[in-house]
Amino acid sequence: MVVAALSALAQESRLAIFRLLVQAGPAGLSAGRIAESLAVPSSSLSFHLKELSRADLLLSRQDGRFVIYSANFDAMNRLIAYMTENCCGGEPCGTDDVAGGVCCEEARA
Amino acid sequence: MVVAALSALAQESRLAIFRLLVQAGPAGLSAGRIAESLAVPSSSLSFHLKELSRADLLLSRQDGRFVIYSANFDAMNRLIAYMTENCCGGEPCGTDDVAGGVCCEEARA
DNA sequence: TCCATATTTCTACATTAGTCGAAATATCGA
DNA sequence: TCGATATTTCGACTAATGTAGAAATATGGA
Repeated sequence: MVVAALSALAQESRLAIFRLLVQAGPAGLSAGRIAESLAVPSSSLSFHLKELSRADLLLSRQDGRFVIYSANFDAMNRLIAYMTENCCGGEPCGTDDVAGGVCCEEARA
Repeated sequence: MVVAALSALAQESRLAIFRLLVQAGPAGLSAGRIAESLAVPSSSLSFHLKELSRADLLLSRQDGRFVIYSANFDAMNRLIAYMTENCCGGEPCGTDDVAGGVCCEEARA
C-alpha cells in the first residue's frame, strides 16, 4: 500500500537507510554496515528495517551470518508513478521546467 | 524538509487530497470542492490542508470567499529527486526496465 | 449593516509510533 | 559442541498524530 510506503519513508532514520540503500544499488548492505554508517543502535535499526520491509521498500537475503538489505527499486518507481499519476489531467501544465521533474511526462513527450 | 513532506503524504486523506490536486493541475480546487470530492468533514480537511501546506506541498490563494489550493509541483519534483539521488552510485544498475522509472536516469542517458 | 456561506481554530479523546537496553535466536568457525 | 558475532524480539515508556463537533473568523451579497 502506498500510504504504508510513504509512512515508512517519513522518518529520519528510515529515510536515511533507504537513501543509503538506493545509493548502494542492488548489491545492498548488511544490517551491521547500515548500523555503522548511520550510528543507529541495532535494535532500533532492526525495527526500522522491518518497517521498510513491511512496506515492500526493501529486499533482504541471508548471506552467512549477515542479512543483506537492498532497495526495492521497482516499488520505489511504482510509488513515484502513483504520486504523479495523471498529472494535470494529462494536459501540458507548464510545470515541466523543473530539472528532473517527472510531472507531465506524457505531455512533454 | 523532506521528512515533513513524506509525513504529510503518509496519510490516507492527505494523499488523496494531494493526488486530487496533482490531477487538477495549477488551477487547483477550493477547500469546499475538495471536501465534497473526498467526503471529509471540513474541520478535518482544514487540518490536513494545513499539514500539506506546512510541508510546502500545496500553494493556496484567496478567491473571494473561497480558498483555492493547488499542488506545489516544484516541491513534488524536488522530493522525488531527493529520494532517487545518486541511485546506485550513478552506475548502471539494471533497474531501468521499469516503465516510467526515474532511477538511474543518468546511467540511462 | 446583517445574513448566509466558506474556512479555520479549539478541544478532547483514542490510537499509533519511536526509542533503546536486555534477552533471545541464528549462524559460523574451531 | 562451544563460543563469538550478527540480528531480531520483547518490554516499558514518552511523545506525536488523527478525528470531528462546536465555536470563532472571514468574505460577499442583499
